Amino acid sequence: MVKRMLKYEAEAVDRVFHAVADANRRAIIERLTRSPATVSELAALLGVTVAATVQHLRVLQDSELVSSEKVGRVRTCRIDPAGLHNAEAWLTRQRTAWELRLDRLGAVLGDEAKESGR
Amino acid sequence: MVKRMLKYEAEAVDRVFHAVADANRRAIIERLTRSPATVSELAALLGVTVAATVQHLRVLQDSELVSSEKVGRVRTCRIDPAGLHNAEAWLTRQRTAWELRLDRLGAVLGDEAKESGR
DNA sequence: AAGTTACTTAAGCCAACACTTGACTTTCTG
DNA sequence: CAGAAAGTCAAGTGTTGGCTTAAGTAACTT
Repeated sequence: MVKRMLKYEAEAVDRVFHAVADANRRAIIERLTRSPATVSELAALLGVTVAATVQHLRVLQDSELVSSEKVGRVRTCRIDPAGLHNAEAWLTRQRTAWELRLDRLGAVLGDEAKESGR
Repeated sequence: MVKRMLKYEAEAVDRVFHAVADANRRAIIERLTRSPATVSELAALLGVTVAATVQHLRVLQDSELVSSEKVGRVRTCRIDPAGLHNAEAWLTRQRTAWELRLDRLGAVLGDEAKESGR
C-alpha cells in the first residue's frame, strides 16, 4: 500500500520533472506565472507553431502544472500549482538529507568546503 | 550580460531537470544520499548493465549532482549538492510567484479554492 | 452565407535517449 | 604470470520527444 503510493508518486515526479526539463515548457510556465494567456499568445512567445504549443500544453496539463478552459473559440491557460508539490517535495527531501549528511561528513568532503562560494 | 547569465542558468536548469526526470537516475541519487557507492553497486541496484549505469553517471556528473573518484580499479560515487541550486531556485521562484498571484486572484481561481484539499 | 480566426488532430521526420552487446584497459588476486 | 574483477568505450537498436505540415472543426465577423 505504501509501495503503491510511492509508485504513483514516482510517476507524478517523473511527469513533472520531464515537463519542466524543456526550456519552452518552462517559458510557458514563466509566462503564465505573470497572467493567463491564450494558445496563440504562447505560440507567438515561443516562436513555434500553434500545434507544437498545444502539445506542450498537453504535457503541462498531464503533470498538473497548467490548467486551461475554452470559452468560445479561444482557450485560456493558467498556472495550476497542484503538480508542483510532488516534485518540490522530492527535491527538498533529497536536499535535506544531503545537508544533514554533509554536516556530519564535513571532513570527508572538506575539499569543497574550502572553496568558499560553493 | 544579464541575458547571458540567464542563458547559462537556463542551460544548467535544463541539465538538472533532465537528469532528475529519469527514475533510474533519481534512484541513484536516493541511494547516494545514504552513502557513497561503486558503479557496480549502483548497476546492481538498478538492474541494468554497468555500461548503462556509467552513462547515467555521466549525466548526473554533467549536471553536478554527483561526483566520483577512482581509486585503483573501483570508482566511488557520491552526492555533489552543487547542481541542485539552480533547479531549486527556479522551482522556488515560480512557486513563490504563483502563490502571490493566487493570493491576489483568489476569487478568480475560486473554483479550486472551494475543493478544500487542493 | 462566406471568410477569417482559433484551435485540434493526425501523420511523418529527425534527433536525442536508455539500453544492450562486445571489445578493450587497468588493477587486483591466487 | 594467468585469470578474474571493475570499469571504459564504441556501435547498434528500439523508443520517445519536439517539431512540422496538412486537413479538419467550431466560433466569430462582415
